[in-house]
Amino acid sequence: MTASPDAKPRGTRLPRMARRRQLLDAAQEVFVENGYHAAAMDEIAERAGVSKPVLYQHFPNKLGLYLALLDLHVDDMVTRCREALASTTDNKQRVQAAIGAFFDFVSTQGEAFRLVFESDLRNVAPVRQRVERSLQESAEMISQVIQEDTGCSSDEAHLLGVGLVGMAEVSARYWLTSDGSIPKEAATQLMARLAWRGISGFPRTG
Amino acid sequence: MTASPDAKPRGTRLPRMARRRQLLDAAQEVFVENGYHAAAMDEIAERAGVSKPVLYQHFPNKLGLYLALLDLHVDDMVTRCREALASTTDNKQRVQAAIGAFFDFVSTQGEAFRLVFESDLRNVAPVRQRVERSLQESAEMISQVIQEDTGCSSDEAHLLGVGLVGMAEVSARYWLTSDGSIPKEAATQLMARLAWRGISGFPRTG
DNA sequence: ACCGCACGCCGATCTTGATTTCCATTGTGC
DNA sequence: GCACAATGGAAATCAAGATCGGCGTGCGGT
Repeated sequence: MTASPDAKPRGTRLPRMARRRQLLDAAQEVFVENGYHAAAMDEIAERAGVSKPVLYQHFPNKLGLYLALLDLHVDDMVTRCREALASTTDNKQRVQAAIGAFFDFVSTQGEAFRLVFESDLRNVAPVRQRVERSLQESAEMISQVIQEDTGCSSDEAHLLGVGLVGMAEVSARYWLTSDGSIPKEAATQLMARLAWRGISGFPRTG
Repeated sequence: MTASPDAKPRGTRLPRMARRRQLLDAAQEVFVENGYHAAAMDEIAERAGVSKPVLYQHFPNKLGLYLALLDLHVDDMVTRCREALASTTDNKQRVQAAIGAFFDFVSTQGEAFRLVFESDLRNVAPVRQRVERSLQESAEMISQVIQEDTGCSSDEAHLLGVGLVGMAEVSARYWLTSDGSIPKEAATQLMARLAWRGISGFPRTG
């Protein structure tokens, strides 16, 4: 059940970086399961097999710990999206790849996507900023492609980009909960077809 | 700034239902501004011009107050969506109307949509249940239409429905933040066209 | 192989902030 | 004029984040 099978040798001494990594893993488990507010520093420490003060020797406070984790996964998401769009120059393929990036992201071990897509701290400025960055940057990249392909105005392309990212995000999350009823490949292609048909008919369709 | 202009006649006696309504208004303001956790019962009471015990005579606790408010707006959202789909039998018009429902909903006074779309309590069971209901029911209605129109399987239609709802929700929220750059009508039609083109080309497009 | 140092670790505690409740007071309808 | 209900200020309660001083272990120098 725990990320590291070496659960609680509550006496082992670890080099600093190894310990830090272990703390991040434990924190991710707890934050993902309970969200930020319901997560207790006590439990994170216990899950990592250390005491609370150790936690505070590695991170300034609960928010700092959360942000470190959040940055990791926001970067991950944005990178996946960027690489998907760069993986080909055929725009139809690009749509397919980008949608796939979202489905891959939510499939990632530990359901870490919840930190980015379902954070219960969006009201706190630094968190909101990071979460919106993941949406904005993905949408920005996509809107670039849309502008080239359709000749929309910048504002319109941005709105479309945001909408498509939202579609991908929400459908990927839903697909994950109904696991088994539709294989990932099929789901990805289904949504990609929806998106592509929607975009491609744009420049002069009434 | 306050919802009720009659701000603080801190001595007026109100009939029970009027008082309750006033408390709900005040609570909505505070919950929307700060989210659930950062909202203080103190401030809600003060904003309504009463003292805390009064609040607890109308609602069992903070969560109960929040749920009462949430139910109101979840019902509102689902109803708007249902009425949009029932407003016509032409599926293209239906898409337009449904997307419009989301844009209308986020334009509602007080940005109350944040309670449904950006709740920081999704990890609490009764809240999660209600929030997901708004997504599920909207998506269910839409997937019905999609099934009739395209002959997709039920699973596929559901996934598409969820994706479209996600698209509408996220794009509507984004449109609201960038207020002014695109008029609501234009934004709605833009997203509706994207959705409609996407769906309509479905049954036999490879 | 031995000694001393430095560092990572722990149990117990402090502090803060928010929800929830209690009692004296004030104003109201009969 | 009187009983009653509602109100307000203040206090009890509680959970969780953050901290303090000492302990034990592994490592580098001799």
